Amino acid sequence: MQASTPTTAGRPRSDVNVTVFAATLRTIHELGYTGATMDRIAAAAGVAKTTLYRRWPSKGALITDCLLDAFGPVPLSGSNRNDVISSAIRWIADKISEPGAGAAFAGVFSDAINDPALRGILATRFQEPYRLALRDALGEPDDRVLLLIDVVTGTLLHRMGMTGEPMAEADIATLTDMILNALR
Amino acid sequence: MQASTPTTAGRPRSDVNVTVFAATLRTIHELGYTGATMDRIAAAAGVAKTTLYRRWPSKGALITDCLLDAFGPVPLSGSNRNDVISSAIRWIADKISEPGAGAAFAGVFSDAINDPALRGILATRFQEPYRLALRDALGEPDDRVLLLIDVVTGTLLHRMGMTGEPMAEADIATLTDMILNALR
DNA sequence: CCCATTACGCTACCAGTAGTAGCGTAATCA
DNA sequence: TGATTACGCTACTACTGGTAGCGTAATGGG
Repeated sequence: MQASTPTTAGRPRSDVNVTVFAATLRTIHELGYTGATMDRIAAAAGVAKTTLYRRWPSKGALITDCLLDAFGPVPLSGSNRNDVISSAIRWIADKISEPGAGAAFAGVFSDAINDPALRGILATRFQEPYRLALRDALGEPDDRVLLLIDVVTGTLLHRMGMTGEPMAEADIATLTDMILNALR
Repeated sequence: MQASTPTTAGRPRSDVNVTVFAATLRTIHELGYTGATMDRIAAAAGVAKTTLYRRWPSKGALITDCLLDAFGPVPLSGSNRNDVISSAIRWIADKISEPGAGAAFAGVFSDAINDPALRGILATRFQEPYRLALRDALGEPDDRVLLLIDVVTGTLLHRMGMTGEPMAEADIATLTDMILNALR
């Protein structure tokens, strides 16, 4: 019984996804989103560019998967609702602050604005799981959770984009208070 | 006494800036930010592409000026502080909702993330005037005003980018309440 | 052990984009 | 009239995301 791994025939894929993800974030960190071309990412990972396109349909898709791998599921720890929310905000702020992650996120987000296919990937694979997890954990209606995500992520990305640096601790605390008050 | 218009020699520039701005927003509205190439914008304005580059150093600079022209100064009307804030939020939400404006804003913003020159233009010519006007009108410290701008603009742009459509009225009201509570 | 199958690296290629150079010409002022 | 500046036009560069096709390397099954 190996239904989960259908044992495909032929040469198996080399196990380089983690290497590619690391190379992607590193390249973005060093050269920015637009400077991190697919050629350079492939070179940094020690892989042919065609291999990247055999696994991901586009640059945006690769970076979306890279962010999914880097972020993981949202931790919903905390005894009460306020703790859950504030720890989730702290978590995403930390993740966006990691080297390359903020620029990657902002870049793929901006590409998605005029690329419906990528917007679909981003909405389905990225936002949707977090939205559902938060909705179940918080018991808030859908539109409230969506607004929460817009406010937190939008604010963090806007600051990152305008200043080039992640948001300072004090501002994150203010933002958290603002949201806790609103959802009281 | 014509110190303000130094009467430069030679052929004067044709008065096409308003035409170019209109053509820019229209083209972005129809084709999106990336689809609105400089060639297409020039064609839509009935102008040579080289003329665009004689007046603006880059696509981002052109669109920044276009947005400045479309937005104008922030109206600081209202008898009390809450009125000022809520009307300012309503104003920027309306402006971002205008055809092409949201996509233009999000596009130039995203380009700026990895283009320090454009980020300087955007920060200096766009964010700075609004920041100063709001600071004087509200009497809040600098970091508070910056955070206010990040929250409002970031949220609106994130929604616009994720859904492709401007934020609904009810969510804008919720956002406004959240901010008024925080700045109480 | 051999063979179909799939993945890999490599090179070459395409289409499209921002931005530039240079030409002849048109409009303005002194 | 002449210097000066702007315009339209064509052609061009440099670069990017993405594709096609080749020979070759790993697998698993018969």
